[in-house]
Amino acid sequence: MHSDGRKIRSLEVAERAQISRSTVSRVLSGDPRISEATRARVLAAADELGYQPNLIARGLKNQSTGIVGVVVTDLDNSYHAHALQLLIEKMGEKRLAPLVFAGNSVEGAESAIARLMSYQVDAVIALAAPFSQSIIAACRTGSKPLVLMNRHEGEESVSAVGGDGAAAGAMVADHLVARGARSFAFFGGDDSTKISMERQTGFADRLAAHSFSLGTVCTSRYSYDPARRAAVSVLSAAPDAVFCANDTLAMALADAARERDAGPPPMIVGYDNSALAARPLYDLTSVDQNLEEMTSRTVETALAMVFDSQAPTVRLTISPFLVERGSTRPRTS
Amino acid sequence: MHSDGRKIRSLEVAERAQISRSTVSRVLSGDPRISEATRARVLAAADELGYQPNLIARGLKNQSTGIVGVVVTDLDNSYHAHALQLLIEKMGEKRLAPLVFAGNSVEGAESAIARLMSYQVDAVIALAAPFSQSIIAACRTGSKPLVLMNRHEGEESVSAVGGDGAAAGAMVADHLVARGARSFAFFGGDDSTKISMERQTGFADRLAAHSFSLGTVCTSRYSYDPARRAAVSVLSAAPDAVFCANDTLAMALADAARERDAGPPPMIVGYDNSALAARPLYDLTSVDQNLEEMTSRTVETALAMVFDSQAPTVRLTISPFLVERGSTRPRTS
DNA sequence: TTGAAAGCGCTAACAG
DNA sequence: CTGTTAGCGCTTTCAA
Repeated sequence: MHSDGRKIRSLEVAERAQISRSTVSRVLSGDPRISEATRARVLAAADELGYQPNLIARGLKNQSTGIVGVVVTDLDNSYHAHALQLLIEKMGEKRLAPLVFAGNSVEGAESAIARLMSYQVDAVIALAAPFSQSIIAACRTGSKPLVLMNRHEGEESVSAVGGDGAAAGAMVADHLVARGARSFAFFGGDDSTKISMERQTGFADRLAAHSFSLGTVCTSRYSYDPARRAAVSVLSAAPDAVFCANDTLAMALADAARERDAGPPPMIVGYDNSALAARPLYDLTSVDQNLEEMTSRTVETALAMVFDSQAPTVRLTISPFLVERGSTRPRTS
Repeated sequence: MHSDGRKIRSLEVAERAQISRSTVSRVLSGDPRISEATRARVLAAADELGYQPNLIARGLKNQSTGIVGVVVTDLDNSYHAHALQLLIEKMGEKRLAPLVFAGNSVEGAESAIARLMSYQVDAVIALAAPFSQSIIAACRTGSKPLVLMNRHEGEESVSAVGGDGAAAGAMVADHLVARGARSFAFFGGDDSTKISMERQTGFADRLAAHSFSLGTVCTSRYSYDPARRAAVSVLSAAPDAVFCANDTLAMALADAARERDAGPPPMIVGYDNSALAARPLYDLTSVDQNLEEMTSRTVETALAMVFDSQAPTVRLTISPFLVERGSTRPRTS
């Protein structure tokens, strides 16, 4: 192992193996028409020198860098943080390198995208809520494959992997009815996208099928403090059960109910099955979006589009499942 | 704006501005010895064509990519997630591109580092607890500048930006004594690094200066469930106040105390001032590490080492501050 | 089965 | 003040 700072180039390997640079390249790319003897010599030489190909040079030559841009907002939201973590892991397995940008503002997002393009990313994965339109536009002009995760922007021209909010809403309705609830509320988020709305209508429709109707519908930003304030109006209607578009909303509601301390709290269902939901204090029934699966498919989709840039756009829907916990235990009031 | 997928190269700009490629390059790099007239022509042409320089090609030529590797573990920990978010933002401001790897296992970390090297990153920032040694070794052989954030591995040869755990411990001791506590416990983490220990000794030493001594010392992994179990032994000693190495530990302790419901809970101080600590339910006094500052300095350090690879290694210590909340309100028992 | 040569898009001597 | 030329490290025709 060379301890001097010098980087080993393919030329060094070639010399040591008494062979040309082209052959080194061919061996490393697994070209079949290379004699076993030389292949072994090259591999040995590369190994002894600790050769690591320069992926920047390769990228320039191949017009393909193996870098994928990832645009994300609001890593303070543990759901986003977890999604990013999984994406990064899956990309590593597929030998893709994630160049990550956290677009806080719109201008930030615009320039972030521009920089991604400058780095010749092979594709872009976006799990950023507010700026999808800019991203879509930028990827179109740059003709880079784009995969939206958990957003459906309506655009048919771009691939998207998302959850099935309507199905989740239906599952929740079934569950709550089975648990004996008779009056229902929905506590939604302020999505610019229609994610929250999809969950709500799925919920309302299935309730209707059970001959119940959705009562109070309340909306809040997704962060805790506003949600806590909005929670009081949800509670004032005293529903048997509340379906929340998000675990943060659900926890704010649970806390508000605990504080009010007026009679038994409603049954509460959250969304995302975050780590906090499982804590005994909340013990919150929650919809799990199956992020594991969702991120896998997202990365696979991106990879497919890298390999074949003519690959058709893909729309995948991942089935959520319900994790039942104490917050929807039948009341013995 | 060209809507055909074709990428604009500097040659196109040169032709449109009736000038050579070199001049285009010079204009874009702000070379002063260019006539105003041509500068304007070039800028106009570049703008009209929507030219974005190919940073991969530039990186190859310049032997400097503007890419910085970021190694992180456990994004499920909101502290890490927030740190990453801030790092990414600050790097963006400095026009650095973060290539992020989440090293889950040691092997993962090893190969992640190798890939970072292959991408010719200009520097590496690590906020990964367990694998610092591999990372240090890899960066040394690759002779890449490395900045450790919030780790002190003892190694003098590598730059590090960290918090002052001892000072924080002292502040907490002062605060708790002032609030009337007379018996004290420490609820620590299982750091392989000595971070938790530093906080503890800072705490114990200052207590001693006040003629108090640290009683129970208990240790747990940093995640909630183990902490919740360990919390009972902390509580069994019935201390007036407990300093926790982490907000997760502190919340587990608070929950355990709430559940026990035997007399008033101890005063509790956490560490990291996470978003959860501020929720009314916990209302947790906590040490704020000043991540804003810490991440800024980390990025600045990395940038300095990129500009001047002979820059001396740096060791910076960021002063924490205490955010006082209800969990240390004087008891009126 | 292998080597020679060209070129990815950019920048930086070195000339003029 | 600007153009010509060479070359970063790699891959890949094209020839042998």
